[in-house]
Amino acid sequence: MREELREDEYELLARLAQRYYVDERTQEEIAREFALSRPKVQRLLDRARRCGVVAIHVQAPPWLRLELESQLREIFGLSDAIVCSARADPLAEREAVAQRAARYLERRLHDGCVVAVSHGRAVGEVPRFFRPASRLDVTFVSAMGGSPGVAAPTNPNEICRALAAGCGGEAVSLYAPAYVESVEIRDQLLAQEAIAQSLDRAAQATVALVGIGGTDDGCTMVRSGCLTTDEIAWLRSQGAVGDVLGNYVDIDGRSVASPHQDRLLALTVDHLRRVETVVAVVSEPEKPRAILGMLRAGVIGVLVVDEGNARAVLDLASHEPAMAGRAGGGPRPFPREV
Amino acid sequence: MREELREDEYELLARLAQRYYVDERTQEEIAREFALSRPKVQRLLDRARRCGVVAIHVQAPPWLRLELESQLREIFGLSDAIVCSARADPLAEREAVAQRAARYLERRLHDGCVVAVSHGRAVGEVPRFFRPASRLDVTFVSAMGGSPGVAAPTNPNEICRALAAGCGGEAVSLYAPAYVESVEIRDQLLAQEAIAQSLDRAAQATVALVGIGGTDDGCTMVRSGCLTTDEIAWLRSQGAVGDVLGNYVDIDGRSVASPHQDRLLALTVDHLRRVETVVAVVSEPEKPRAILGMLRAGVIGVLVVDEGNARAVLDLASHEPAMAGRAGGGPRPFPREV
DNA sequence: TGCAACCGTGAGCAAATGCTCACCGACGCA
DNA sequence: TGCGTCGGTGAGCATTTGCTCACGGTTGCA
Repeated sequence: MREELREDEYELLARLAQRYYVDERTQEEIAREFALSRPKVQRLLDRARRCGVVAIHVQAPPWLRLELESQLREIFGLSDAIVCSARADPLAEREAVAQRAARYLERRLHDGCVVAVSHGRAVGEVPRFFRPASRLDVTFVSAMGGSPGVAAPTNPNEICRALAAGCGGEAVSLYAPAYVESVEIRDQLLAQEAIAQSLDRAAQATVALVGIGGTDDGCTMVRSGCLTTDEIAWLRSQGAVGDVLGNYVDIDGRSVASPHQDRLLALTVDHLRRVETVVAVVSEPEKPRAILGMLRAGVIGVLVVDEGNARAVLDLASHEPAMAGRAGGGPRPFPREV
Repeated sequence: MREELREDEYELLARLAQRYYVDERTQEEIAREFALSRPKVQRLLDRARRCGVVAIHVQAPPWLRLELESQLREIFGLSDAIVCSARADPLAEREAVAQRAARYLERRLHDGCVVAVSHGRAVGEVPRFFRPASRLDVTFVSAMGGSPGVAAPTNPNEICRALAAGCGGEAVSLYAPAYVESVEIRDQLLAQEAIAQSLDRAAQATVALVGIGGTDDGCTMVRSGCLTTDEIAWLRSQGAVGDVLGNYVDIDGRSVASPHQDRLLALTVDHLRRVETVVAVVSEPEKPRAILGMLRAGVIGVLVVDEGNARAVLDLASHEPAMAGRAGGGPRPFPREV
């Protein structure tokens, strides 16, 4: 990499680099000037960069964490990562994350897009900041039923409505609970035309906006009544670290079957895999293991996250390398195929 | 140029620049990522550079004066300029300049080249450092006759011989004095086959290696007996500031007819103009006005010079802008055409 | 001294880049 | 309200760049 240079080599590289980067000559002009072949000039310029003779520095605004973002992208193969700089106030931090997610959607969405939306506290904040410059003909569809046990603004239907209002688009609600008592009832509901259609729309989305849940006793799935504390404890014992839309994974990204799996009305991991861009929005602290598991599951395409979680995830990943066997098959609580 | 940026613009530019320059994505990938058109990405990257969001710094070795070189190139339209950092010892400085000139020749010359060579103290030092890696089939031809009054190593014939020895090439001497008593004698000499042939070869050179003379009483032309102190004083009174091969110019680069003009055996300015690359080597202090005049005359293609002169020339040029009317025609002491 | 492996080289091609141009929509002015 | 102007936009093309590959020269080893 950063091999040593003799004095005259150093001089030549510096001269070439000066001519190319500062004086903006073409490689061919420089080749003629220095009586070298063009490919050789190219190789020398490469070397100049590798050896640090040319330093390209991006003077980023102080609030950006481009380095962290690059690492996340690289390590987990994300198509994008957005890290919000840390703030003292957790509420302000969640707002900041939601705002960046909103900005991302504004530039990502265009007329005709269909967006599947999950529940979640951070996701629930996104609509407040979602104000595209011009009207967008976008359809927001619930990717999960509603839960009476959680505050209205974190319910998918409500989030869809608010997002649609923000851009002049359409909201498609899923008129069903997130969770029912038995498999039979779930199947009856899925047989309903309105419900089946909504879930179908969601499954065909090109973008999904999801939160990542944890496995502590106060996680959203417990608070919303989908799971009992016993059930979440059992999931923890199975190695589960987090979920998206009720689909639990362990720290290595492998699916973990949950007791309520086939009583949920939500998109499955397999549905999500078919979605072009799955945007995960997370800001609560104590989520790094959940995030790491989901990232390893390979479902997430874009991660919008606070600085603390980002650092913690990268730190975890470097200390706990993923095991060989990854995600793959696993149970499919929502059996409809697209 | 360095327009102001809004916060979010700044962020976008920094993100793009990071992706492009640090992560080495293509503009097209970035365009897709950010949902922009490729040309727009390009324009934004341009802006990022203009606004200093990306800083490309060439970490040049401390002994290089790339900035001065660029300025010389730009202002005087040189194809190259090489500036040697200042040294306390004038002798060491001259050697350094000669060494850089030798390096330049080593990379510029290739088999089949013909090099016309003038007299001069700095030029005379070049052969000592001229050691191409491999044998070069190059012909060195005197561009001027010899003068018994000056030390052998600064006579063109001797320089040619030494250069040829350095690379295994050929030396073509001009067996004539630089200067004769009358026009008639000059014409008689020019009628000699040997002399005419040599000068013809010199006129057809692709490279010329010349010194730049001054107009003080101790200049080479006076020391070599070509001019008397009265004559040089008269030239000064006519505005002459310096010469190449006895062709004098004023500070604006216009030719100044000299009393000995048609008694010299040397290439004229018009001959030099037809040479592809005229390399001037100068190191003596007190030469800036001479250099400035010759640069403005537009004869020089490559200037190898010490730092002091380089700075002084640039300084002079910025304080004494050239006048409208430039060089051009003027008298032609050596009437043979190529 | 001969042979083989290797580094460095330049030709040629495919991709990326910079640039020109015609167009569109916003804004200002009548 | 209509018209003209102007900044910004993306299509298309010419140029520049990066890369692959086959070759030659040199070096190390037998």
